[in-house]
This record gives sequence, structure tokens and C-alpha cells, in this order.
Amino acid sequence: MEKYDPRVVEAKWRERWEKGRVNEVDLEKAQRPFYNLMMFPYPSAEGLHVGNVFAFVGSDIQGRYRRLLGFDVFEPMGFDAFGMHSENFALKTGRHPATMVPKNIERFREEQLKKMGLMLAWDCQVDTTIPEYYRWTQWMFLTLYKNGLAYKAKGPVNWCPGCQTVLAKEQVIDEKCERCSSVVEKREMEQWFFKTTAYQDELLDALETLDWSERTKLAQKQWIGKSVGADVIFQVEGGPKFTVFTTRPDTLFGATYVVFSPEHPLLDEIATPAARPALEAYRQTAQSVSETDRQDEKREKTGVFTGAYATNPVNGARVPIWAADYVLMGYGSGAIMAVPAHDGRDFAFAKKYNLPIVQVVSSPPGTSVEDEAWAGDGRLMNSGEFDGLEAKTDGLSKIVALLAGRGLAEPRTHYRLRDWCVSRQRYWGPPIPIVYCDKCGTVPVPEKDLPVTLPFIEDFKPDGSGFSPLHRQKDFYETQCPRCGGPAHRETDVSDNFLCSAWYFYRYPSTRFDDRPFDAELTRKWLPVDLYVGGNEHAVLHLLYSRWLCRALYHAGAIDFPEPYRKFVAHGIIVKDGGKMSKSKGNIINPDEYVSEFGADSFRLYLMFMGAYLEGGDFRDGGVRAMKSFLDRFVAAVSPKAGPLSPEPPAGAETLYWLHSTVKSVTQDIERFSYNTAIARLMELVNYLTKHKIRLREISATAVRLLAPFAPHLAEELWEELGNGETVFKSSWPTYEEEYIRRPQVEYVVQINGKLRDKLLLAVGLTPEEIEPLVLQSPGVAKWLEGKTVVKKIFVPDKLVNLVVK
RNA sequence: GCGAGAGUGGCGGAAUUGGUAGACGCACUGGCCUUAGGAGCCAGCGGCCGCAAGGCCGUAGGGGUUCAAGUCCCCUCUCUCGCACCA
Repeated sequence: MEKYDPRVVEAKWRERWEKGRVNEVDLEKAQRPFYNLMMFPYPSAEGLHVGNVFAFVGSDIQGRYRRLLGFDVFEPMGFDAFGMHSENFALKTGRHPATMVPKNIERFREEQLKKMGLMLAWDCQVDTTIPEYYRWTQWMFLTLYKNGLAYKAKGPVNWCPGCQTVLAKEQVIDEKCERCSSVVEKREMEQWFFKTTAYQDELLDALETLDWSERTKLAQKQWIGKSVGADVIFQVEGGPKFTVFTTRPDTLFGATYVVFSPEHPLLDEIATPAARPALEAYRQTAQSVSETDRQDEKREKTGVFTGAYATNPVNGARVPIWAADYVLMGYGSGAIMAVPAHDGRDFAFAKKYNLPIVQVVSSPPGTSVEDEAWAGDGRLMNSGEFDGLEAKTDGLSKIVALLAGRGLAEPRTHYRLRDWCVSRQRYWGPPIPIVYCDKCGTVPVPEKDLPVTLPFIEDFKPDGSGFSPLHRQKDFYETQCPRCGGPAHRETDVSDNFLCSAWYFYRYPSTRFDDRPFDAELTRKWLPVDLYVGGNEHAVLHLLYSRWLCRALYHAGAIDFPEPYRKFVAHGIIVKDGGKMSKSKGNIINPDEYVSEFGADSFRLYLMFMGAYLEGGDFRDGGVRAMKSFLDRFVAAVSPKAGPLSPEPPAGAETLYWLHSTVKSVTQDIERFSYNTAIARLMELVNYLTKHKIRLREISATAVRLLAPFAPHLAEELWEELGNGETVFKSSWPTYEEEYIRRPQVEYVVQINGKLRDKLLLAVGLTPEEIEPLVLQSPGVAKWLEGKTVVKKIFVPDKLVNLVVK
């Protein structure tokens, strides 16, 4: 069989697309805008990762499909090139990011991305490291500052000793740095923060309205971590009052002790002299433990009695006050009421230190709160006047109301979300546009003076001083106050790379404007993004930051929509031979090798065929070759060069059925990102055409357009061979007619007692009365009926007959 | 621990509302073609029994609902992901 040469075909169409500007869209004139966004990569020196290609191709298929449907599709690409991923790599390899990054970008674009057959509008490329871009990143910072959403404050922050910078909470994974995996330390430092908590409720509530992958929404919901409950005031016997936060005020009668975090400031005041030495010792160990061994989840609970007692406000009970490190200072009030009968942690602690357990919510029969805490629903008991009430509803609100009336409780909501720490003590990022003046204090750099240019410095290595390397640059550090003209110095921290990526999609349609971050009219026309495809690892990083920034810009009146993405789809992860790819295993897939041997079309096709796009897949060598051979068979079946095509429209019912049902399936499969099954349907069509030697022009024209989103180069070549216009992507998506998909005859499944016994080819639309004699006569059925009586008959129209016999 | 998702041939993976389990592909086996092939074509390919026709079993394990269960319900096990002494 003759084979096509992907090198020739793909080079030809790459050139034509570029020359004919086929991938560009007229941003002003577009009538049916569709903004198809994919998460931009950071241009690593290793080159494009197969995971990137997988993500981009799946997104590109949507873009090309929408284009064939008649949309004006804008599919831009850019490079997220500031930040520690680039900088750390440069440090490791002894290069300078300022020279390394442009080379990497060039290679990504020219050698890799352009060869993948992506429908990218390169006119609108974004590079976050050029002054024309980061000038507006700094503008974002200033806009947030002016709206009271950026502030500098001293507090405990996460310090990565490997990267020598602070990190945001979101960038600490299991106590480790997201980038270098060093164990992160807590440090008291003064840092810049963005007030993400200002919109925590909006960000949470709006999740309900978003057309996003559920798991992504869930991750954000958990991260925001809203807990509704109440603050309850306890009184230390002969001492001060203090507050505990609880989500279960209904269990207040079961609070048999209270626990303070070891860091709680009140401990010094209330601890009895006798208990002090033990308390001090415990605080010392607690501090060291929390630094080193916090990941150990099964760590046994520890604590120490303070010698003091408090009064339970609801019943006046005398309860001991303990200090224990299972209570965190950073959440709620740093103190809790312990209800061992109804909280697992309190239960474990009470058992260990022999503290009383009082059940106040009924548990299911056969369970005992002496064995295990019961956190489920039930009715109140041992709770005085509240006995019998449904605990979590009526009981809860009535107990809170009682205490609130005495000024001892108030409804309260806590969140796990923290403000976004955005300062980085590093070099490779956009300088924070702030100046400190002895006279004027903190002064934002005026907009007209932007950008604050990142100076080229030879030695950009962090020095462990806790300051950015920019701090060592006198000509950068020393400046004049923009307000009074007096001597001043610049902020030397740069901002978190996630600020660069929080707004890049506003920039794409407006890259040609030098005087504004994004053009109001184009933004109105193209945003929010219609479809965003990316990895779920950014559920609480990029996706949360960019949602937050969008809200900030919305409230500042800069844009007129509160959410940046109409639809977000999280693609799956590719593994190799059932396991993760890693350098140590030496099983990293190099996309270039496959593309140069089999062509981008085959590579795209295999990546999409491997598994469900939303779930990822398992990459096996050999798969790409199989796709090439499928494309060869495709060419043989539909190309006029492979043999004459009949110009007649397809007359046979069977052929029409295949044609139309394939169009229907492929269309529906693309809509639901089920690319593997769409490709399978195309294979079936080719198998059918080949087997029956059916060669019709109309079928070829349809099949080529169905293939186009997946294998664009070859589709163009075949479209041209079929004598059509300049590009298949200016044609249209094939349509189907249901009437051809309905077949005149269907294969009935005949079951006896639910077991398959025969299959009968029958005309569609028969009634049960018409079918019954046919079924009873069929030899496959008759033998099962001998000596039996039919007691029940099930008819599923055009599908199945089930006879229940005895 | 809490939450979410998943478990189907030798392998990757398919199966609208419960209605033919294993589509499509890989690997493998046999045959054809070829000087040769990491090429192409034809056929087979869940397990067990059988020459065959056919039969029995089979979607992690156990129970249930139903004429009918991969699909719905309950229990158990395993894996992946997210959060994690968050009160």
C-alpha cells in the first residue's frame, strides 16, 4: 500500500498556514468570537513536555472544531517565563535567565509548537518577561494597591530555604516547596500580601454557577474552607475570659475540658505556678516538633494540664484547661472546647489523659461514645432544657441564641483561605513598583513611570540575607521619591510569578496596545474566555489567583465580568507504561522524536486515542506507529489519488447509515471531549469503506472534515486533492440526518430468563403482537421453551425480547 | 481521618435512560504475499468444556433490588487525587 510522507505534507501546510495567515483572526471584525485558551507553558530548557502537547492538542481540537462550526476562533499562545522554574534552572546550569529565556522561547515556538499543528495566532504572542508585558503586571499591582487590596504586613510566612524566598500558602505542598521540595520553615517577616480573603465568599458562592470540572470546583471549595459556627466565651476561674470557636455549639453540654494552643498568649497568665515548669517544657518540645515532624499524621496526641479551670457558660460546669499542640494558633481563636463524645480528636486526647466523656447527642443503637466519638446526627441528651431537639439544626440554633442573649456567644464563620503572600526575595520577576521615602513613607510608582525595569545583573544568586539580589544593586535600590523628589529606596522584592499568569489572557487580544494593559472594547468582545483547558494541578494556584484578580478588576470597574472563564476543563495526566515519567527512570517521552518519525498528525492522534482526554492515558511505544498506519489506510480509502472516486451521492442505505452515524458520533464525542471514541468511530468508518471497497466523493469530503480537528495537515492535503478551496478550515462541519441513521431492520436480542438465546433481524417498528410469533418460531428459542410455560413477556421496542419461563 | 473519583481480557481502553460486556487499537497466533522486512492483506483472539453445534462461567470481593445489573442500593478490599490535628 502506498504511504504518505508526513514530512512533506506537514511542511507544506505549515508554510501555507503561515503565509496565508490562516490561523490568525481579525479581532475587530470577528462576528462570532470564540476565545479558546490553553494554559501557557513555561519555556523550560528541556523543551516541550509531552504533557504540554497532550493538553494543547486536546484544546486545539476544540478550537478547530469550533472554527469548522463557523466561529471566529482566537487561539493564542504565550510563555510564562518569569519565576523560579526558569531562575532555578538557570542557576543550576550556570546560565543567565535573561539570555536563556529568549532562546528557549524561540525554540519552543519555532522547533516545537509550530510543528504540532496547533491553530495558534502567533501575532498575539505573550512573553511575561518583556517590559512591554511586565509593565502591566506592575500596573495590576498598583491597581490592587490603590483599591486597598495590596498591603505590607509582618507576620509568620513560609520560607523556603532552598529557593531562599517566602512562598504563598498555596505553594507549600505537604510542608514542602512546590518548586524545589525543600521543607518550608515558618519565619516572621514583613511581606506584601494581596487580600484574597476580601472575596472569599464571592469566590466560594460563584463556584456554583461555573461550568467547570467538578473536581476543580471541589478543590477550590476545600481550599477556601468555610466553617460556619460560633464563638463562645468561657471564663477562667478567677481569671480572664477567652473565646473558643466551634462548629458544633450544639454539643456544648458535652464540653468536658478546653484546650489552648501551646502558642496561646493567655497561657502565661492562667497557668498555676505548680503547672508552669511542665507547661514550659511542653511548649519547647511542641515548637521543635512542629518544625520537624508535623507530617506524621498518626502522631499521638500530647498535652499538658495548666492547673487552671474554666466555667462552661452553658451549664456552669468546671472544666480543666489543657495546652496541646493539636490545637493550632493560626485557626479560630487558638483555643477550643473539647467534646470527646462527639469529636474524634478530642476523644483520642480524652482517652489518653483520662478526661471525662459525656454524651450529649444520641448515637445509633449498638454504638457507644466510650468506644468511638459520634459526629453524626442525633437528638440532644444530657443537655437540660434542650434535650430531644435535633442537635445540628434546632439544638444548635437554640443553644447559640440562649448564650447570645447573655452576650456569651455569637455566630461566626472561619475560612482556611489566607491572603496571598506575593513578595519574592528573588531576581527573575517583575519588580514590585513601590518606593520607600523617609518623608512620604510607602509611595507607589506613578503609572507614567512604569515599567520599573528589572536591571540586568550578572550575579543574580540569592545570598541568604533574606533580601532579593536586587537589594545589592545600588543603582536600582537607591532612587528618588516620586512624590517629594527626596532620597528614597525601591522595594527590592519581585512579585510572585503567579501574578504574571493571573492576567495574561487579558493581554492576548491587546498585545499591540502600548498604552493600556488591555483594550476595553476588545476585552468586552472576547472575554471572558469561552473555553479554558488546563491541568488540575492549578486548581488552587493559578485558577484561584486569576479568579480573584478578575473579581478585583471587576470591583475596581476595569472590566465588566466577575469570572474570567466561562468553561474550564481539566485534562488528565499522561503516564508511561502505568507509572509516572521521570528522569531517573529514563522514561521521559520526547515529542520531537515521534513527530519527526511519524509526523505531528500521527502523534496528535495517538495522544488523543490513548485514553479519555479528561482522565489521561498510558503512553505506549508503538501506538504512534499504529496511528500512522491508520492514516495510511485513511488516505487509501478516501483519496482520489489512491483510486477513482465515484461522483455519485451514496445511494445504499447501509452506506448512508455509516456516513451519518459517524458524523453524529464524532460530533457528540468532540463536544464531550471523548476524543478516543471519536477516533475509534473514524477507524470504523475507514474499515467499512475499505472492506466494501466503497469510494465516493461525498464520503471522502465528509470523512476528511471529520478528521481535520485531529490530523489537520493531512486533512488539508486530502481536501486539496479532492479539488476544494484553500483550506479545509474555511469549509464547514458536516451535518447528519437522523433519517439515515434509522435503519430499516434491527437485530433483536431474544432472551429467555434474561439469558441471550437468539438474535433476530426484524423490521423496525413492529408491535409486540407481531414479534411474538416470530420469536416463538425461531429455532434458537423453541428448544428452550419445550415443556415450559411462558409466564412473562418483556418487549423493548426495536431492541429486545425477554421471555420469562417456568 | 474527611472529601472526591476509580477498579472491565495479556495491555491501553469502549459500553445514552439498567437491555447483545469487551467497540477501537496494541500485543499475540495462524495463513497469504515477499529475496527480505519493525511493511501490507486475510483470519482468530475473556476463561473453561467441546471436532463442531453449542453450553457454563465472567466487569475487585460479598450481599440485595429487577424479567434484566459493569451500570442502581448496602457492606468489604485496593488504588489515585484533593484537604488534613482547621475545632
